[in-house]
Amino acid sequence: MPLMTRGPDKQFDPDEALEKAMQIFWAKGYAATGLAELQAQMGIGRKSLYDTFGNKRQLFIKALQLYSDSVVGQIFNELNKKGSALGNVRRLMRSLEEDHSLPESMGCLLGVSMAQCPSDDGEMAGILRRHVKGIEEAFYRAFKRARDSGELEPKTNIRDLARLFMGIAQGLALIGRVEDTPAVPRSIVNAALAIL
Amino acid sequence: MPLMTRGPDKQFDPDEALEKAMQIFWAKGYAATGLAELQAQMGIGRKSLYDTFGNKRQLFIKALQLYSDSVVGQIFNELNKKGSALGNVRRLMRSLEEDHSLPESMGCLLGVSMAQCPSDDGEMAGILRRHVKGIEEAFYRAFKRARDSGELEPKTNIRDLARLFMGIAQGLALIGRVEDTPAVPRSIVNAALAIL
DNA sequence: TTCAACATAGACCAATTGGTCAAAGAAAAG
DNA sequence: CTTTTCTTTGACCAATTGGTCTATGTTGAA
Repeated sequence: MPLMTRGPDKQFDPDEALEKAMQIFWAKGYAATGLAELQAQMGIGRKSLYDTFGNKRQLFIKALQLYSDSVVGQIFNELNKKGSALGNVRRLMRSLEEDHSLPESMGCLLGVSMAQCPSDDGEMAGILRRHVKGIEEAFYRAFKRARDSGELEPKTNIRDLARLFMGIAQGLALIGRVEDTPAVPRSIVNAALAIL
Repeated sequence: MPLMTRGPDKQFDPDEALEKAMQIFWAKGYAATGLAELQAQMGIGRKSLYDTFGNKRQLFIKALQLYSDSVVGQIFNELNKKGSALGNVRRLMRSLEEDHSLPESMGCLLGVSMAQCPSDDGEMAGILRRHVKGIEEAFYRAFKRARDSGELEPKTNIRDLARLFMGIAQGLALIGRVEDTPAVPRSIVNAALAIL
């Protein structure tokens, strides 16, 4: 009795397909994205999609996870570079400003999804909360290092500050979706950095 | 030949119906809201809906407009009260904090819609931009008054500051949709007011 | 070569989508 | 009363929704 037989490999790269799906969800939102479009852009058949990713919602959740991991990871890396912690924060914020100043900016997939998450979907909400928490934590560590090294006054409430910067980053991304000139993102980051 | 005859009046109040529609769009988003649900919650027939509001998209746009006018108006009023301009800002921010700390908080309809607006819908984008601009302007006037009266240093860039607070308000609303404890909104507003 | 385990393409499905329309009803003017 | 203008009801529509399933490969192991 043969226990270990294998059929042919997939003709597509699941990671690439997921990346494609992520981009459509990002641009159009969950509800407004149809399976037909997903299928077309991912370049795979309906059955392959369901065999590989489960269903539309699970595909979306996998896309959220992929995006969140990537973004939170990048922010952590940026803020953990050696040298001035506040310098890292400044560089990160300027980079976010640049991203969200482009006319074609789509904001942040996770931010976009916060606005669309059904109130009764606990799993989805969990991912969103973890994302928010991850960004907060990245800022927190940076500010802690800044305070320890004397870049911030000892009395600074760095938990509050970290949450504020996380909130500003989310607001920036959201507004970048609708604003087509760089003036507003520019101002927001200017004023945010003036705090430090 | 009778020129001035009139049939029966509508059996429903269009303003109330629009208000109801606004709330559904707010909670679920544009694409995820079906006509059946709108019809049911608004308590009117399909034909009446189309005769009165045009179609789904126009109904949504009217809801956006209604909400934006109301919110921007309230913010203006709050910030224009006599007395300390910075005091008004502080009171407003605390009030926003409270709103978005409730577990059932749905954020801001306009913010939610920024995340869902199709990139090719110019009319919708226009309303969203005007909303953002309105809030910025309300903060700008308050900060101007604060600077003129010596509450802020003369060198303060109040345009940047106004845009930052507008951005913080949007971020706050977005995060309030997903966060169910008051801690994060609390921190954000704490840190924001510490700037002033 | 034969067979089991996979993947593919695409037909197919019931349910729902946004939107329309005809028939019936209600109120005011004649 | 009748007529005219308006509203409401709910049937109806084509198109699309998310999801399933069968038939047809295609591969690797026996």
